[in-house]
Amino acid sequence: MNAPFTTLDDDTLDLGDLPRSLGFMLRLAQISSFAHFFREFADCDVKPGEFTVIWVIGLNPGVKQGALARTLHIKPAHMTKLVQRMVRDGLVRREIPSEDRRSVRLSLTPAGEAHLKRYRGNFLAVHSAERIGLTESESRQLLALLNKLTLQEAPECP
Amino acid sequence: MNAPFTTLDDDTLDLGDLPRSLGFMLRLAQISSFAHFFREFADCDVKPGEFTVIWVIGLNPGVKQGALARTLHIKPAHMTKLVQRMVRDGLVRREIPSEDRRSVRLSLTPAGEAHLKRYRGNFLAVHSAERIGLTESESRQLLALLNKLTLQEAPECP
DNA sequence: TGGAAAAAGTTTCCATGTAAACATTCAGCC
DNA sequence: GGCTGAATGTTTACATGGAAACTTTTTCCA
Repeated sequence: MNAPFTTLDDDTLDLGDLPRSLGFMLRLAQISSFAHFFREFADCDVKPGEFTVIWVIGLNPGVKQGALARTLHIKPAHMTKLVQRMVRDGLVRREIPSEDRRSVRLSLTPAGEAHLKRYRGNFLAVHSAERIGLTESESRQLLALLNKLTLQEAPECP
Repeated sequence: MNAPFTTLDDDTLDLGDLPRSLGFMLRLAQISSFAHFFREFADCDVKPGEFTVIWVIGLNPGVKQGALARTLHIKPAHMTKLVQRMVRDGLVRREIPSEDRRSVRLSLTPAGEAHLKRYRGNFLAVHSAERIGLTESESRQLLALLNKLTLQEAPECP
């Protein structure tokens, strides 16, 4: 009776109900998703957050920095740094509009447009159904559920 | 013709296909999930990662630190810091087994057990279906899809 | 056996992201 | 007009998490 109950195999752990915890599974899924992303963009130094920002600026030229931050759930302090880097890299243009000199309006430079055009396809393909081992229908379902989950959130409680 | 196409409303942005990007939606979902978590544990200072670690140690007393890290996809360097903090807080016990003095085996102290018992219910309840605005069936489906997604991952490519 | 290679953690340094205090500018009211 | 308060970003200081180099111990094999 000296054999311990647990840890018969040192590497097979009992997780209990953890795989039924949404928070835990979301974390694992995101790690997995990041792995896919960085496999696709192994050589070039494209980062998910940065590319998302460029994407949205491209679709909304002249967007206000704050609106962008709120929409993508990026904190203002962080957005400032992201924008500074992208401006430094010549991808984004900052403009202080005379109508409200507190705010900052963002648009893509030609280099930014080129960057977006170049990687747009890869970005969309990264999480295509077959790439992640789901059927087309499962993938749609998953996206629908995640959308619903996200929209439940209270919008900007102050 | 001086009215711009986009940005008619400064705060309503066109996201294009972004809501159909799994990576993006996973990020939003996790942010939403964190918000739920921290609303539940507003006063007490329970953190998701830390509690998960305590949970698994509780289920697998004597688990090796490395096995824990691999299972939860926490990097060894980070795990070291987590464990140091939990030991400092008196929740976890570290033990160097004489059979392999490189490794570290972890178990809960009585205080750790008490902590686990005390918050276990809340932890499970945080993401119950009705809390997150999904039906019971949707919640099950979502978890199943996330599980499938995660399991597709190549196991520990060296 | 004894020396090279692997395994397990730790340390150090860095990137990412947040919170709190701080300008600056605008809006509204007296 | 001029002051108060809100809105918008920025700065600073800190927390979180990861990569790479390092230490110690074990394994393996010549």
